[in-house]
Amino acid sequence: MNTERGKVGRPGYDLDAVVLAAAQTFTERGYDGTSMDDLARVLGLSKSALYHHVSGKEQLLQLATDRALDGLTAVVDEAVAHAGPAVDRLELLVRRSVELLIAELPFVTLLLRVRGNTATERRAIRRRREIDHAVAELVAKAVADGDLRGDVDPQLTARLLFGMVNSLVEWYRPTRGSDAAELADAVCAIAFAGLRRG
Amino acid sequence: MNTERGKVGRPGYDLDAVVLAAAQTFTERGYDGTSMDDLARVLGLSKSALYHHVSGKEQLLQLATDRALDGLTAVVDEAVAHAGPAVDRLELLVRRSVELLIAELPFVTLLLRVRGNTATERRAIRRRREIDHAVAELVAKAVADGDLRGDVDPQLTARLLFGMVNSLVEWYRPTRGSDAAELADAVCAIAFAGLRRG
DNA sequence: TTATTTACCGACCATTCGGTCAGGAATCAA
DNA sequence: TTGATTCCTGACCGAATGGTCGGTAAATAA
Repeated sequence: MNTERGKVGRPGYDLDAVVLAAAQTFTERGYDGTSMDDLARVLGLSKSALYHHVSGKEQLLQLATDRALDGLTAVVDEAVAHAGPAVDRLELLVRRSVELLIAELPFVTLLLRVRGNTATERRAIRRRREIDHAVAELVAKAVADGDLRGDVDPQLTARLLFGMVNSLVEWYRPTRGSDAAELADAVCAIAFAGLRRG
Repeated sequence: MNTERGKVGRPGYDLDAVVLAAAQTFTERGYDGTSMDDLARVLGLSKSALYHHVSGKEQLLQLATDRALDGLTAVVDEAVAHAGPAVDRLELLVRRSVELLIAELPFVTLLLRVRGNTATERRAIRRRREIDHAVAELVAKAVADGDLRGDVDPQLTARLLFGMVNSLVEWYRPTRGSDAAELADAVCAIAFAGLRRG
């Protein structure tokens, strides 16, 4: 809800709150499985009031996925631009990805479930592919440096690594106290050093 | 299509072909995003003809997810019942899971995307949870044996491991020649020994 | 030929869907 | 009080949805 003082008209929801609720509901019931009326009920207002905030269902999806994509892009850019060997940059990327996943859980979850039915979804998938490509390049560099195992195709390595990272959205639920760093540690340990006892 | 000779009535589709097409289409466009009319068009027949084969949309989902769940249950049962230390049984489980994922790709993919909107979906999720529980137990045993790293919670380890395995459905597409064993090798190598150069 | 079995079709139905519209209600500034 | 601004509602629309029904087409068996 938007309860800020100093604004002019009748108080009510602000766009961010609507987009957040949309992302959460889309994630729970699926985009196609969520009607605008469902969404309105979740927010406690009428369907037509929803259309006062947003131009349509697809725009809600756009706003939500863009938020996830902007976050991911920033994380990748930071890691790529970082100093030091590629392995270290990759580990930083994994850490930051875990943190982002947790910080922006509803948005990233929604992004990872997008299938390509509408133009908006296809646009999101295209942006995701660019990100995946940058990640694969970083992995390839680390392999070329001789820091990562060379017996597996770098593209495959990248996919499996981030398959593991992204799978967090399937079960992670926020708890009191920030355990993001702890979780990132566990992911990095298992991914880079392996499951087997050292 | 069912083109078997020696059958009585008019030739046409058989149930398995319909369920396969349903699983593929549900996976591509999503369950809610696929109408019975879409599905009929994919099969090249009318919607009402579809209802001659199945009682409804939900039954199609049930048949498809059950096929995946039956396969997964068999794989887990085999691994759990196998002789030898828990780590080896876990590695066998990962191998067999990768093979099953590839062999039954449309069905497993669909299962992994089920969200719990309908009674059928919730039933599938319940069965999946039982499977996940058995997997977590196997991981815990391997940790207790001292064969897997003990600095990460076994439940978390199991989730990350199978998060990686299950992520195959996001990108794997069948090619000529069976590369299932090769892929299983790569997954096991990365998962158990880690990304870093030995 | 005819009966039987199986597969299919077109027309139809109630409901739900995304979206529109004309107007009412709550706030602040003057 | 009045006007401007913002937020919200209920009634409505055409299209699509899951599902039904009465009848037809193609095959085998007699």
